Amino acid sequence: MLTLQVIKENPDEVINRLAKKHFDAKEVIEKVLEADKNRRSTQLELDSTLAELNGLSKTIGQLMKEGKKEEAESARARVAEMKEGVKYMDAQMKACDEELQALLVTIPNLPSDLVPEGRVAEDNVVERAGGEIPELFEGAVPHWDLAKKYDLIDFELGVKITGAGFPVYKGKGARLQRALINFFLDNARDAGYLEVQPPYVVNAASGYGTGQLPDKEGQMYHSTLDDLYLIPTAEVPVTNIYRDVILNENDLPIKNTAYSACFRREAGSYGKDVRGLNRLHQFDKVEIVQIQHPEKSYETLQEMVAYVQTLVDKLELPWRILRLCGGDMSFTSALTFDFEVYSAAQQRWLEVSSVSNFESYQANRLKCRFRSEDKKPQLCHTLNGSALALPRIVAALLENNQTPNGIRVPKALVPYTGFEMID
RNA sequence: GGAGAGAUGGCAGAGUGGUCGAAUGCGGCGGUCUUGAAAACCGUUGUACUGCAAGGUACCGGGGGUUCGAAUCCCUCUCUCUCCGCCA
Repeated sequence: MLTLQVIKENPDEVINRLAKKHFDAKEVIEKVLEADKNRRSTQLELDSTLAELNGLSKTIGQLMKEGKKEEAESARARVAEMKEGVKYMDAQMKACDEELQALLVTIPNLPSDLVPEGRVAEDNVVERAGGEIPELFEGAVPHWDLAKKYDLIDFELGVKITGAGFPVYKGKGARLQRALINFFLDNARDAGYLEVQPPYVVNAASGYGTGQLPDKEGQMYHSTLDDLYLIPTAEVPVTNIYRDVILNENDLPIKNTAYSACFRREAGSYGKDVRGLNRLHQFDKVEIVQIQHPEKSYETLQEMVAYVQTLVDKLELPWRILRLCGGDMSFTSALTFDFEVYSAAQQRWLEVSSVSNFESYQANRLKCRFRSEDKKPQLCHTLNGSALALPRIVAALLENNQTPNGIRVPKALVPYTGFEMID
């Protein structure tokens, strides 16, 4: 969430910048400023009352020691009176804090100046593109047909065991998954990321820390008995490693990578756009996360985008990078680049990665700070990206590399799969 | 699942009702000494809110209570450890 400081220092600028996200912040900002004013005046009153109370308590102790019982008794009576007020102010203070918090979490992150104007996906700007869109032979088919033909992925079996969106990978299909995961992790490690293996289930505090809670509760699977959530991305547990942490300035940047299964409820989506591997409730992804000094975070964002580009290049996939417009970017992001690969048989671009700079928006919730030279802790910037999400990569790989005699595995992946063809 | 013990500052660890934001040691930072380093010695070393400032307030796992006053007493929750059981 945004810091109070930013809102207080320049409320009009906040309102103007949020307009790019098509978010009308005028009313909520007013409420925030009002709530903050209330909180401060309440605290002022409460603190001075408590100070007096503390002083009186000390006096009473002193009087008792000196045997001045009567004076002690009258002081005691005064304290008893004051405590009523304290109780009331305490409750008021709590209410103020809660109100302020509730308001702040409804305000999205400020979009960076680099974010293009726009309302919908079509307004996103193509940053650059690479690779070659293959010409498929007559009779080429979408990946769901290929999956069946070569017995790689069984969607119906998943329905039987769990439900729609939980496919069963088999044989070379399963091995391809494992190969891609290792390929992505090895590349990330070579790029300087520390590999971590986080829990796939998190508590509410972690969900809150990265912003899934409270508003996006419905997107996560929730184990009500234990009040735990299945992670929608490894970003959640990995970023929460740094919750309530004060880092040393020279520890930055922190670079972590993690593979995890990801679970998303994604209720209410149907049709051909979600067919096959296009949208699943459970899928595999390797995530990269960086925690960086505020002055260097945009440099780092470029570095991360460049890194993801090397992955799609190595996989010989046709790709393009989109700079998301204000209307299409996420609530928490300041600047996002999406990667898409071209799925030749579906004849459409598929999103396979989203790389974002959250600036201090996440860090503020997480209380992830670093200590600068003058010893004053300040908020870090956090960034993350998929590197990469498997299902749509697999869809593109299968479709783009199909031949009448089988599906070719890209060279870079062969050491990981142990086979060159799926046939 | 059963029984017991515990949770204090970056770490270790004292503190069982007031003078405790908290001894001491280690670590960190600054300095003296040294050609340099080590050792020794001296000083310093939590976070947040609030205030122009001086300062004030809160925090000893979380929440609640007793008391004029709680790290300290009581209740409750969470977590950790030990033993037993079960188990990949």
